[in-house]
Amino acid sequence: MQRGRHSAAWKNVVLSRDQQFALKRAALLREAGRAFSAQGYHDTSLDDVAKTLGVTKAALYYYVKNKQEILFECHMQAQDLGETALQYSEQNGRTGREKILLLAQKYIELITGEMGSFAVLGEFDALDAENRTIIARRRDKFDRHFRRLVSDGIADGSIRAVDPKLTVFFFMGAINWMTRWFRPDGPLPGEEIARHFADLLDKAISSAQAAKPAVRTRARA
Amino acid sequence: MQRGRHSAAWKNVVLSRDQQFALKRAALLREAGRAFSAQGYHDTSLDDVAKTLGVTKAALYYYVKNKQEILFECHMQAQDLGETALQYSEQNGRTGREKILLLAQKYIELITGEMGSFAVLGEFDALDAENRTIIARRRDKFDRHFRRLVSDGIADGSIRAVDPKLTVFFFMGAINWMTRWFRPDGPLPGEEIARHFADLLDKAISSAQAAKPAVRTRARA
DNA sequence: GGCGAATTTGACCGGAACGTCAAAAGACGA
DNA sequence: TCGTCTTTTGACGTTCCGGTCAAATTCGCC
Repeated sequence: MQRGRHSAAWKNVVLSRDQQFALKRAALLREAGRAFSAQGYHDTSLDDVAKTLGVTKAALYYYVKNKQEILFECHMQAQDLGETALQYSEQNGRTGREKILLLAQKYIELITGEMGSFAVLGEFDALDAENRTIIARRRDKFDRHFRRLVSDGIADGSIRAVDPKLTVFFFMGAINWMTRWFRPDGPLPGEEIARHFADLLDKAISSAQAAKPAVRTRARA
Repeated sequence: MQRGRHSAAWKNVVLSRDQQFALKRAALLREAGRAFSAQGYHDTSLDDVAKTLGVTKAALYYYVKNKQEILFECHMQAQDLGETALQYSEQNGRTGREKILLLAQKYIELITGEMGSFAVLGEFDALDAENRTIIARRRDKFDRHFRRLVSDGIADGSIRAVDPKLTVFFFMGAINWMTRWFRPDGPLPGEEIARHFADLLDKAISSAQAAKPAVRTRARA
C-alpha cells in the first residue's frame, strides 16, 4: 500500500509482499475459523492454530491484533455470505416466496461450500461487548430483510399468513444449527441439503395448497 | 440414605439433611445451567455461579465433583425433557404426523418452561470425551426415534415423502437454536412459539394438501 | 557478498480460573 | 453446655493461555 513497487517483473508470477501478507492472513483466519467451529472458541488455543499452520503463536500476532480480532473477522466473513445470498435472491426472485427459497438455498450452498467451512455462526457469545454489538446490528439488519421478504410474500399472496419473526427464527435456526452436524467430507453434499431444506421451508410457508407451483388465482383469469 | 433418622417430628415441616442436600444441589445445577446457556460454559466461572447463590466457590465442591459434572448433569436433565416429550407423543398420538406434532409442541413447551431454563442444549463441545460419548449416544437414540416417527408417518400416509434424517435435523435445529434467542421474560410465551413451530413443521411435512385436518380419506366413508 | 526491511522465534509475564485443604463456623442431639 | 458431624470458608497451588518483546532469521535487492 505505502511501499512503491517499481514494476511487474516476471509478469507477477511471484507474489508481492502485500499479496503474501494477505494470503497468509487469510489462511490464518480460515484455519482458526475451522478450529473454532470444530471445538469452540475458548477450547481453541492459538498455539494449536499456529501448530496447524506450521508456525509459532508469536508469528500470528504479526498478522492479527489478538484472538478476538480473528473471531470478529470470521463472523464478518460469515455474514458476507448471508448478504451475498440476499443480493442473489433479490436479483433472481419475483415473489416473496421465490426470493425466500432462493435465499435459503443459496445461503446453504455458500456456507457448506469451500468458503463457508470456517464460518463461525455459533460462538456469538465469545465476541467481546464492542464486537458483539457490531455483529448483532448487522445480523438484525439481515433478519429484518428476511422478515420483510416474508411480509412481502404474504402481501403478494405467495405465502400464507405466518408470523414473519417466528418464521425467520425457525428457519435461521435450522440453518445455523447445521454447523453442529454438517461435515464437508460427510455423506450429504451441501447442494442436496440446500434443496431439501428449501423444499421443507417452501411447504411450510407456501400459500399454495398442492405441491404444484402457486398459480391458482391467475391461471384461469 | 445410610443415616438412620428416627421419626417424623414436627410432621417433617423441617426438611431432612438429605433433602436439603438435594435441594441445594438442584439449585446449583439450575443456576449454573442458566449461566451456561446465557454466557457459555467456558465464560462462566464457578466463582460467578457461587456468587449468584450467595456462597463461595469452595462450597460448590461439597455438592459436585467438578465443573464438568455440572455440565453433564445439565445435559442429562435436558435430555430427560426430550424423552418426556417423546413418551407423551407416543401415548397421545395416532398417526406418525400426529405424534411428531405432539412431540414438537410438548418439547418446546418443556424447554421454555420453568424446568428447561437451564437446559444447555448448546455447549455440547464443552463436554469431555467420556461424557460426550454418553450424551451423544442418548441423543442419537432420540434422533433415531424421531426419525422413525417420520418414517411411520410416511408409511401410514400422514406425511409426504421426505428424507427422515434431514427433516429431523431441520426441525431439531430450529428448536435447539431457540436457546440463542428465547428469553423466559421475553415478549413471546413458550406456548405460542410451540404452536407456531408445530404449525410450520406440520405444513412442511404433512401429506394433506389443504390446511384442514388430515381426515379426508375417512371423512366420507 | 552484504545491507536493510520484513518476518519469525523462544522466552517470558500476568491473569484467570479450576480444584484442594486444613481450619473455622454452624447445626443438632445428649 | 458440650461434643460430634455437617457445611462453609479463605487462602493457596497449579495449569493453561493470551499477549509482549528483544533477538534472531530470512528475504529481496544492490
